[in-house]
Amino acid sequence: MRAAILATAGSHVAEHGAAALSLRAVARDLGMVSSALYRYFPGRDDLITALIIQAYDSLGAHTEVAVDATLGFPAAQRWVEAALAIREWATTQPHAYALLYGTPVPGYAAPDDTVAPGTRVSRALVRIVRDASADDLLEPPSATMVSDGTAESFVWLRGELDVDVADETLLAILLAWTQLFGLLTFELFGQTRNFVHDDALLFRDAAETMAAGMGLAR
Amino acid sequence: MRAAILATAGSHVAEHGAAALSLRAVARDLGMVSSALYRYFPGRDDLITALIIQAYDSLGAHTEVAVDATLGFPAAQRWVEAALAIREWATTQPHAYALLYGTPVPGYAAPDDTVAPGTRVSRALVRIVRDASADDLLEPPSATMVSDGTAESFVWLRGELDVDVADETLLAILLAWTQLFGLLTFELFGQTRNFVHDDALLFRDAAETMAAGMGLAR
DNA sequence: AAGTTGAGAGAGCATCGCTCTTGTTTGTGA
DNA sequence: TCACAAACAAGAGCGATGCTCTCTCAACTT
Repeated sequence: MRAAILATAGSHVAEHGAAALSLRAVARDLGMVSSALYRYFPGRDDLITALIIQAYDSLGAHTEVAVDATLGFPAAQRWVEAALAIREWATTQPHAYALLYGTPVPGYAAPDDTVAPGTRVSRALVRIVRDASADDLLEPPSATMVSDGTAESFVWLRGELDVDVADETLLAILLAWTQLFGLLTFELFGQTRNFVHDDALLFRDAAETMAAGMGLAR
Repeated sequence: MRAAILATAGSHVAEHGAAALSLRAVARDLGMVSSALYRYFPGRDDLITALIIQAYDSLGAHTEVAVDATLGFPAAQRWVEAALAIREWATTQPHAYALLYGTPVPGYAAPDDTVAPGTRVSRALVRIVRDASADDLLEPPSATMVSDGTAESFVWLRGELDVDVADETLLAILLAWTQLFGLLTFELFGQTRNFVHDDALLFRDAAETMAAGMGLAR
């Protein structure tokens, strides 16, 4: 039953966005009455939380597949493929992407349950760098500027992500990460429409540049 | 009257976010009845549009001040200052930032009125590069990868932004632009909380790196 | 003084999330 | 087999929401 509710709620989100998700509409679709849903979900927020986790896992798995499928490829190419996979996932289900990376739902604080699934994508991306580092195919980036304070916080982050790379590389990873999702968010939310004609093309160039910025071998 | 409505609506957004903006609540604050507001705004969407334009103009002006105030400074420093100004604006009014760069309000399509004010920030940032280019203080970036297709679309963009720079620089500008707002969005929407301890510090390092990536002289 | 205009008030419609009570179904232990 | 408890769904209702419609009333114009 929970699964059925989640499924129709998911398709509602896919169609109209999470903010427009209505418990009553979901219930109607299931041939039930809205109050019946409260037996399975304490409230609308919990339904949304479940949907968020579902979406994070979907995106995470999708990314992991792309990363795994390119094992042995040049690191730069792996990064580009992974980036394209993420973009593909996002553009085919923009509302789910907005649910994850858009404005947090008002009055809603994402509980800690969403944290672990949320880091899955990032960890998959980091694996590319880790593999490249293990194979000694990682050039130290030149353009990054790591301050002392940032370097300090990197001690913890290096352990958290399990990548034994230089501070400059770690910063480059963070920047590529925000770059990737920043560009995607801009595209999906319409910010690029005034400046960019072909988003797909720009995205690929951007991904290539990120790979170079991190020092991934081509 | 329109101004009074906009003012209290703006403070409501600042407090609870745009999605939670209620016409009735705004009317209550003004000692009126909700239906009275419809004399001044055709509907909720139009009120939001007005607020968006207001916010874009506020952020645009704020950025322009920062860019103008650093005239004559090294280009890299100007960029960092402008970036910090944008971050300051965003962190002091996160809901307004979310209104501009977050998930578009469901069922709401931003009308063309918002386009011009929306590009103000970007144009202010571009001015830094244009000035550097005019003073011949712009090194061609090495890390960017411009494909043929992207290069083609840059012909138009170069005219639109009025910057006569190399393709590689133009791409670097676009990337820095999305990088800047991508990082900010991640910070404000809570995506960095699992990886980053000090967002302000990272942001500064990121801004420095962007400046280097665009070839801005230090 | 009469007519016109604009602004606000009020009632009402459909919808929302959520709660509480009531009725029904189902499964299980004696 | 029977009885009881737990699970489930329905329905009414509360306080909200955006929005429409009609009505009143004051001010301004002619």
